Amino acid sequence: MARKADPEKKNNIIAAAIRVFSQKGFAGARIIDVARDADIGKGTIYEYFQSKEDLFFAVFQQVMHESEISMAASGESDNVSQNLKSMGDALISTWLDKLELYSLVMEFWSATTASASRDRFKSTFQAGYQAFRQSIAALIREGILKGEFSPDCHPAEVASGLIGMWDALLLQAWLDNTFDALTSSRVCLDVMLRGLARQEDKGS
Amino acid sequence: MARKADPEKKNNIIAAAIRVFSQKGFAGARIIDVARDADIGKGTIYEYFQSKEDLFFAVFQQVMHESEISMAASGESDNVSQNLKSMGDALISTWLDKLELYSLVMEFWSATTASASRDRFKSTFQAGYQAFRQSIAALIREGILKGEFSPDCHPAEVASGLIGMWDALLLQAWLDNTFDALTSSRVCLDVMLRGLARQEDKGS
Amino acid sequence: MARKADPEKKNNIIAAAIRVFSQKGFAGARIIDVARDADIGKGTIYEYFQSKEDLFFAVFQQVMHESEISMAASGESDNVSQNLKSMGDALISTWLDKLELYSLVMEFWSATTASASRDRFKSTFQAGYQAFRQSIAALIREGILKGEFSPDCHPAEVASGLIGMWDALLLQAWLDNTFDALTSSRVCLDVMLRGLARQEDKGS
Amino acid sequence: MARKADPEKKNNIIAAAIRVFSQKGFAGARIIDVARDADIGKGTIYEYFQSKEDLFFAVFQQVMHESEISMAASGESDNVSQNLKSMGDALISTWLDKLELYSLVMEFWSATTASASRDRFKSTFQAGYQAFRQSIAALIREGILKGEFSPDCHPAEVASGLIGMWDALLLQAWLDNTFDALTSSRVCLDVMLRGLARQEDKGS
DNA sequence: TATGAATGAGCGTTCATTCAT
DNA sequence: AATGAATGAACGCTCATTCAT
Repeated sequence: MARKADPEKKNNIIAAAIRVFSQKGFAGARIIDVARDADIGKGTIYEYFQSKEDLFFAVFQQVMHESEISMAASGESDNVSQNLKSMGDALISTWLDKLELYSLVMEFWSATTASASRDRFKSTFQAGYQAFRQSIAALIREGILKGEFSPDCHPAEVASGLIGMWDALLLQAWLDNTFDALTSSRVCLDVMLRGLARQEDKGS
Repeated sequence: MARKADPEKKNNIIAAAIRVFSQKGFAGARIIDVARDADIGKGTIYEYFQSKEDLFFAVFQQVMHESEISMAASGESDNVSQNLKSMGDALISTWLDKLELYSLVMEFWSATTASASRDRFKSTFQAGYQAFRQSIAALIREGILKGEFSPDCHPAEVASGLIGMWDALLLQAWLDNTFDALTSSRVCLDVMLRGLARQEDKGS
Repeated sequence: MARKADPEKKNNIIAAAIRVFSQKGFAGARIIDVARDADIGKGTIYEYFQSKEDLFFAVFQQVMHESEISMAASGESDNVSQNLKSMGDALISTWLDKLELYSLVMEFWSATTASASRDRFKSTFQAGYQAFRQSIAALIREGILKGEFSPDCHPAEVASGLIGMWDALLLQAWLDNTFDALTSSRVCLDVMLRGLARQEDKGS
Repeated sequence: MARKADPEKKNNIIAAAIRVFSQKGFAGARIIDVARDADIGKGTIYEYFQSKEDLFFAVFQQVMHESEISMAASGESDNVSQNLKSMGDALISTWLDKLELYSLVMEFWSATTASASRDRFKSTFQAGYQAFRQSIAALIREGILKGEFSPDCHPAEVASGLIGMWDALLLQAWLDNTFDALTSSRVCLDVMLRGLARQEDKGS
């Protein structure tokens, strides 16, 4: 009943749950499915997680965490535009490599509405996006300071929009596996970077 | 003759279902909840819909349909940038007015993964987005022809990114009701329009 | 609500119910199925019958009644063995002609156990068989008086056995449509008649 | 290790189901009734049987099986007539002892028409009767060889009739508990045996 | 009189969770 | 610690019956 400590076994269960939930969704997945995938007994899951929802939340945290790690890894040059391009490419590439997990993201959003513990999901989501947005906004501010970007850019708003763009291109790739998300993300980012760039005479 | 079938009744049920599903999600909503909200008997729902999933799909179609209508209504000036701004404002404003329904969108995405009739959802989603993207891409092409936008813009890719940006800003507003999605969308669109604009000398 | 008098319409409903119940059984048949087969509205059935069970009982009575009629019609020679053969042939032939209705008989027996109004079914069944048995027993007694049959025959018991034999041969034909019930019934009846016959010296 | 699966539990459930189905019929019995009678939880039944129909079929097989066992047990003298008498007595006595289960037989016949898995019932019924008929027919052939019976007997047909007679006498006993099925079966069998016997001069 | 839209009691089945082993 | 047999709350769906028209 109490949470067991063995972290390896716990991670095995989470790994199995990631597979099962991404294929069947939260509602469609049964605990027995996860147990079978993890090659353990049904009751054992309850030694490590209080409930199905708890397990799902652990999956959520794990997936969010992995995303953050892969983002943080993207190298830092001293050219901000270059850094944004690297980050975008890293984000898109990483997710394209495991696109079959993208359905989990939708399950998480759904949980944000429907789950009994929706608040947990909601605040974790917010915190994750918040951190991501702030790091992007910080980059943009850095670009302004360095004179790459126009001083009247709106770092926070643009960061939101940029991240949303990336999200949405992945979503489209997931819906339509012929869609080339990487190229699209590069093109769109180029447009935004041009829009952000310090210019002699601005139109619009 | 029997009690006449109220042609509005089907819509009443859908309206009730929109309310209930948006609050509790698909899995969390019970048929009896919808029936009570619609102030009818449980069995009556099955006179109009084959199953809970069928009802949910009807809700999906209805919400998608309403979105399209509200988009189509946005006026047409002969300035493309202006038109894009109008469309963006219309989209964001319409959804902000009914933000409590935004959770439905997440349920729909979830259904695209997990529902037994996921293909129905998936293809309807794709068709809807496809149409939206094409109308945005057409506008961009028009802007190129009119000399507003640079000839080397990528209409299809940019349309995808732009729509994704809008989606994501709404998502953020839904997660965080202090977020000003309208302002952010305007700022981001300005950046993109500037990036798209025909320019004397292009950097980046 | 009250039973309507129009006997033609009532018979139409019964005829439809015979078809539907024989195909789907009592539990498997829905009132709407009967209504559609009778080409009337669902509510109309309730103008003529109090309930589904009531309708089923009417079907039961009708089928029992038709059986009796077809039996009574079998001609009467003054040779008792001949009469028994005629009756057997008539019974078997009549039922073979409408063997698709034989499943109704099983439904009736089932109703004798399981129906809420099992007593009605049970006593009607008993009465019908009783009458049939008595008429066969009377024939046998006539045969004894006429010297065709041995005086120590047991008319009542033999009548029961004979009728059971006929029933069972029909049942077998229904289970296995390659089974020749008519020939078998003739062969068996011959054996019984030989067993009943007045004999000089009896063995066994 | 988890609670061990009691190997008797499946049989306990079947025993409870025999009681419940024989009293209420298939349609009238609820799973919860069986569970309560077996003194277990409702869900436990579904650990052992896929569905209500599956449970019913298991009951069917069990009852058929028990019948066959009680038949096979009837001793074998070297006098065929004697053997037939023993078998008849055994069959009738066994069933009279558990006449309250006879209603199950009617439910089975009904299932042969109406059940979703009617074919399973039908073919099992046919196989069981087939085997029974063949053993009776074999006995009759043996009687012919031994000179007990007339060479122009029709073993297959007579076997069908004889079994039908027994069935029908049990049915009558079930309908009318004052009916003496054992005596009747003996009388009828005597008549048939006399009809089968090798005779000097045959009439009819 | 005839109808069929509306109803809700009722039941089969699932599956998260428990706990004896 | 690990298990899986047992459990029963929960819910989707059916369909006999009613009654307004």
